[in-house]
Amino acid sequence: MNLTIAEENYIKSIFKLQEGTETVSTNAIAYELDTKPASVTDMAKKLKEKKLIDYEKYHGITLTAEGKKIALQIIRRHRLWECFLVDKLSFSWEEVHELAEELEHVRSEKLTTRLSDFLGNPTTDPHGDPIPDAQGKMNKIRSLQPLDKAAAKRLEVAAVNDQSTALLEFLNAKGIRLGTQIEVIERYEFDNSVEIKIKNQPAFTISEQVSKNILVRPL
Amino acid sequence: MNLTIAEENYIKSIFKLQEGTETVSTNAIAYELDTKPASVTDMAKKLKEKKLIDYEKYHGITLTAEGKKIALQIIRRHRLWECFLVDKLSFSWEEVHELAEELEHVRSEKLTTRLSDFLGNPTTDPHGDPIPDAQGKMNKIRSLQPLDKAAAKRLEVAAVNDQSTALLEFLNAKGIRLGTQIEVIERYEFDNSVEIKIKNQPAFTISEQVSKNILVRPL
DNA sequence: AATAAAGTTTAGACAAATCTAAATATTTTG
DNA sequence: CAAAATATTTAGATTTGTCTAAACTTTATT
Ligand SMILES: [Mn+2]
Ligand SMILES: [Mn+2]
Ligand SMILES: [Mn+2]
Ligand SMILES: [Mn+2]
Repeated sequence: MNLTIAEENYIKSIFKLQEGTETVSTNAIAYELDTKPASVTDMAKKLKEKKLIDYEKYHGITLTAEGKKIALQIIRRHRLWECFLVDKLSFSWEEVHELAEELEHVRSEKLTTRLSDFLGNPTTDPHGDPIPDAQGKMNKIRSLQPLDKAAAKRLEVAAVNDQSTALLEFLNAKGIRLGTQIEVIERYEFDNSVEIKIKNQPAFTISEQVSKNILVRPL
Repeated sequence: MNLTIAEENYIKSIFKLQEGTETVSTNAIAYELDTKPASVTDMAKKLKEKKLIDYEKYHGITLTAEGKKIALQIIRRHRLWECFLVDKLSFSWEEVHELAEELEHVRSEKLTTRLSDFLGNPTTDPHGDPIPDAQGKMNKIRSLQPLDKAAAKRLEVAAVNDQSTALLEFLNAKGIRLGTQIEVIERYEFDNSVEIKIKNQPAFTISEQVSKNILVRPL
């Protein structure tokens, strides 16, 4: 299957949007890829032709089994490159998404395998997201909850929901990274903000916007 | 300067073909890039518009100073990735050119700098070619001669002229790699073949085709 | 110097990926 | 359920990169 970079980006977005929902809408894909709905419709026809998606006019899009397999390969490459950039080249977690967005399109199974070996076959990327293995098997990390919904008082940061530089830089500034242990001091119902404390630091409050994007596991 | 991958590939080819010669011909570029002369003419107009080449209809192409600068950046990225693949991921020298052909197009100065640091700022790639530094300065591999023209009897392999898998696999089979020390036993005028000997191995003969692509320095 | 050969450019076409504006279908709402 | 709102598709352009075939220019040959 010979795919263009554009086709790969569509496949990846559809996979991402498909989590949970039945079918994915034209508008949702357009928003995700920062393009126009008309362009999505055009691409939908091409991907249907290549049997990578199921698509009926006006009735949404889903990946076929083949489409999912390809999506997982792209995600694997993306996340392995992110690991490489952080672990080997000392990039910080907010810098790597954009670069991985390009590196992920170098399609070579041998390269992917060797890169993974070189990195010690990591199972999560610098944002806490799971890395599919060579067979496309990916651990669902569903013992994770967003911080704004977590019940326990003592928690550990396991992943972030949002890769935006803005959020990640905010977390850097607050000293929050993967593995950071958090104690919930207080939850304010009024605006759903949370007062938290990190070891050796004064307590501070974070907004709902932030806390819903921090995925935690109870300690 | 925002360049497409196609534009970068043209710039790089023109740079390569420009060595020595005055101007580069449409046909030469077409052959190098495995495309058609008409396509080269089309691209020449675009690159002239962007002031990366000097070009007058029917009178050949040369890179401008800006064009050369960009070419050297691409070559730097290409050769650094080749080093990475060989030194860190254990690829062999005949496998890396194709992959580097794609990786070279990820344009990030920070990535390039960090990759270079990670590799110990190498000055030559796995084929013996010099790597331009961050300022675009590249050591001319002076004092290197093709084996078919070298005068001395005792020589060291310093680079290869041809990146083709066919040649590199042939050299692998014969135990010839960068740094290999060669003793010239005999030169046969009839077909310009050379009988050579490598330490701990029986002597063997290589054709002119091969020997002109092995660059050596006298020991 | 005239002609042949080789090299280069133009004209016109096509595929991929995108867009805007208009048309059409689906969904929501009073 | 009909009208309004929202979502989606189509029609028609545009940009980039490519091609073939024909025209043109330069160069080599007799
Ligand atoms: Mn991408
Ligand atoms: Mn990630
Ligand atoms: Mn390339
Ligand atoms: Mn090389």
